[in-house]
Amino acid sequence: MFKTARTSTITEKIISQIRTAILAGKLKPGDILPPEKKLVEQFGVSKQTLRESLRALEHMGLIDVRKGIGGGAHIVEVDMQFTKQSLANFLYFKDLTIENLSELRKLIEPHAAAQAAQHISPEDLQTLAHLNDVARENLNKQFLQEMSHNEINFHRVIAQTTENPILILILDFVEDLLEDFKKVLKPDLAFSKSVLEAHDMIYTAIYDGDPDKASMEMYRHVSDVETHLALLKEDIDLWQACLKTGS
Amino acid sequence: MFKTARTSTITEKIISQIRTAILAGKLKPGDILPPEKKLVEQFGVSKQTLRESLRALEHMGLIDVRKGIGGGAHIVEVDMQFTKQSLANFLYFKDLTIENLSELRKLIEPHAAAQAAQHISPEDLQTLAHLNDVARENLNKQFLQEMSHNEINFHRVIAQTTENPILILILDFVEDLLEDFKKVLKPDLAFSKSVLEAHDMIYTAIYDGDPDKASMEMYRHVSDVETHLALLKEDIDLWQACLKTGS
DNA sequence: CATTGATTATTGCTTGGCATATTGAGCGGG
DNA sequence: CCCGCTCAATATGCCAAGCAATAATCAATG
Repeated sequence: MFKTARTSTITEKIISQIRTAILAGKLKPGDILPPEKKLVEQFGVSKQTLRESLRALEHMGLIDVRKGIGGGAHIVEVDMQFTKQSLANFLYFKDLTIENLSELRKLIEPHAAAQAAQHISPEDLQTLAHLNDVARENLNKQFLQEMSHNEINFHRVIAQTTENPILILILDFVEDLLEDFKKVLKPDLAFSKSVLEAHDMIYTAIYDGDPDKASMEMYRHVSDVETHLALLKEDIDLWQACLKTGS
Repeated sequence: MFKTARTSTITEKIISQIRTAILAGKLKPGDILPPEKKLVEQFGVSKQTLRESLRALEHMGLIDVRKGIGGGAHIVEVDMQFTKQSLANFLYFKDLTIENLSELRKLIEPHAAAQAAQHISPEDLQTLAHLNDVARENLNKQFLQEMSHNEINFHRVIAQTTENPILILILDFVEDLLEDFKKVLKPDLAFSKSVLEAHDMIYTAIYDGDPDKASMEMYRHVSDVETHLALLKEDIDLWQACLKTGS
């Protein structure tokens, strides 16, 4: 029962060393690694090998390599974008359906709405109100494209109120998928109108500090969206829409 | 409101081209890219530039570069391991707590258990029974280390029954974190015993095809684990345990 | 038939060097 | 004093050519 002997290349060793140093706290965001020249000496490897390692770490989001006089490999906090792209890469091969997405939303979003009803900050509450106001204007002007982005942000703000990083990440990613999905399905004006009404109901419940009502309205809203999108097109390849996510 | 002008390097362009080709379906798992030499010609770049690109794609999990005569860059389905590592990298900077983890578990795991009660296959049901039998033996022999891994797998099998890729991924990752967490906290024998009892209750509910009971028992179980682990150590740095996750 | 050894295709790694971008300092003019 | 311009220093981006290590194939041999 041996582990699959990882191809123990020099490149991998360097990647592993630096990643471990970061995750062990020896390297913190803001720190800068020595320039290529020095690193080549320290590791005792060639420039190409070192650069391959840095490039890999860069695409993991762990470092940010800049040119010029203040440049070099800067340790940075991993941006959510990298993780979302990784999720997209993985799920691309899995034939994700709108039902899969909605199943997850129905589990998490109502809870997030309930949390918002209890803990939302005045600023976030105002943001929600503003989003709905803008949505109302866009609806009158029939700016359907802007509508979609606006609708997604409403959910994003609510997710933030949970202050749970992993939950926020998941919802953010799910909303991304949903937005791309809408770009393909192009829901009509009636749909946007019903979404706005639902968002108003949810907002009111949050404003009133009524978690049960917020949760219930959110669940109904997510279910409605699922039904509507599924009707619009049942068997579309969800991923045709998501190509641009990471590019 | 312009996007941060991406550093448009040749390396990035090659990465983007290949990734897009994969996500557009032009390159499928099993396909093999031409050897370095040919690719260098086709793209009209140097070997170093090309290799940096391939290395990045490799660490995204999109290709698998092998040496030797049948070697080259093989297109592969992204392994879950890569995505979980990316999640780990991201969350490392977020001070994730046991409560954060449990909040998510309490939302998803009861639902998964209910699904299992309704749709589980005979094979998976047998696997669950077997896991609990093994757990009973390990408990008698006081093999606490094995216990932990066993307990985690019980949840993994239940997650599989949802047949929802995104849900499976999330639960798999959460269980990973939990397992690493347990390695540090080293729960005692009494804890393992209570876990086994809970798992037996859940198994029975699934066996009986009672989704409500399965859901309820799972919720209680997850809550109990949260309480116990939180008591064991409230303020441990969760991430000290998770360094090995990706190395 | 199994096992060993040669062959060959392909990546892994090294050395060396030129091109290009970014920052910051110095300088001149308003 | 402040603003903008130029220029040099620094660091990565990219290129070229070749040797080393590895893995699959096939032939020879016990």
